[in-house]
Formats: sequence, C-alpha cells, structure tokens
Amino acid sequence: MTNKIAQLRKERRISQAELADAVDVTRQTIISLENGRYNASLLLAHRIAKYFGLTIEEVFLFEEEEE
Amino acid sequence: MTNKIAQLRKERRISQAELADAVDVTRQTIISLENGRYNASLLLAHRIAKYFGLTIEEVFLFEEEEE
DNA sequence: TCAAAAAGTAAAGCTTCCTTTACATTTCGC
DNA sequence: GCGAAATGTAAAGGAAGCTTTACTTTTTGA
Repeated sequence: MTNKIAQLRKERRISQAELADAVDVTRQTIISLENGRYNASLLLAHRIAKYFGLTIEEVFLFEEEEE
Repeated sequence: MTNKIAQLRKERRISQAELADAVDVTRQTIISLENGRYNASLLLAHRIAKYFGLTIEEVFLFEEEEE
C-alpha cells in the first residue's frame, strides 16, 4: 500500500506539522506514513482523506497487494 | 465508527466464516468488527469493501466522531 | 424437535500503529 | 551563506488490531 499524502501536501503547500495538527497525530506519524514505515489506521486514513477533501481510496493506493 | 458488514452479509446470505475466509482473517476478527469491539485496519477495510464490491466509505461509517 | 450450522464469549499472546523524546540533516528565503 | 523552518532517524513504550484455542448459545431447516 502506498499513499499520496506527501504529494497532496506539496501541491497545497502544507507542512507535515500542519497536517499532523489538523488530523490530530504527531509529526512522526505523518513522516512514517509518508515514508511507508506503516499503514494508517482506518480512522486516521479517514481524517486525512477528509482533510484533503478526498475519499480514502483517492489518497491511499491499494495496488492489489498479496501478502 | 460503525460498519455495515453484518447487514451486507445477511443481504447476500454469506456466513461470517465465508467472509473471514475470503478476506483472509479469522472468524473472530469478523465477529469483533461486526460487534464493534475494534476497528478494521485500513488494509482489511479495503479487502472487505472490495469483497462486497463497494468503497470503504460505503461499508464503514464515520459519523463525525470526536475522540 | 433435534441436529447441525452459525454466531457468540473469553483470554492469552503477537504484531502493527502511534506517541514521546531527543537529535541530525536538508531546504529555503533573505 | 546563514538561520530558521521543514524534514528526517532512532528507539522505547503503550494502545489497538488480529490470531489461536476452546468453549457456549442461538438460529435454522428438514
């Protein structure tokens, strides 16, 4: 799973700290999500998508991963 | 957060065991999700939504919860 | 109505998400 | 080219998601 968080942030000139604040997590969480260290929880994914005015599926990309 | 898993399952006459199998988790996980014991991970939410041919937002309801 | 299938409970244990703290490095405007 | 802002790394610890095992209760249908 990948996501467009960094890309969306840059397009809209929002810092990691700003986003973190808006969706109520720490900056480290945003960094880790952007750098693929782990996946967002469903609730956090929802808050992030909502912040950007998009759906979860538009922000988080599930390219048919097999585990 | 709530979800329509049980409802969708019943409409389509699918057992918890069947769904669990299809999305590759245990039956306990499905029971816990249906009964609101915890929230699905983003990946599991995606697999469940896909199984039903719906989007995550159509299966999982985020009624503007505040924490 | 009785057996089988489906749904539920409980609890211990592992993994993943997220926080906190403390620094190091990179980018950017002046 | 300097300082500040932004981004990054690391690591320990807590919370939430999920598994496994072993039962119990409810629902269903012939």
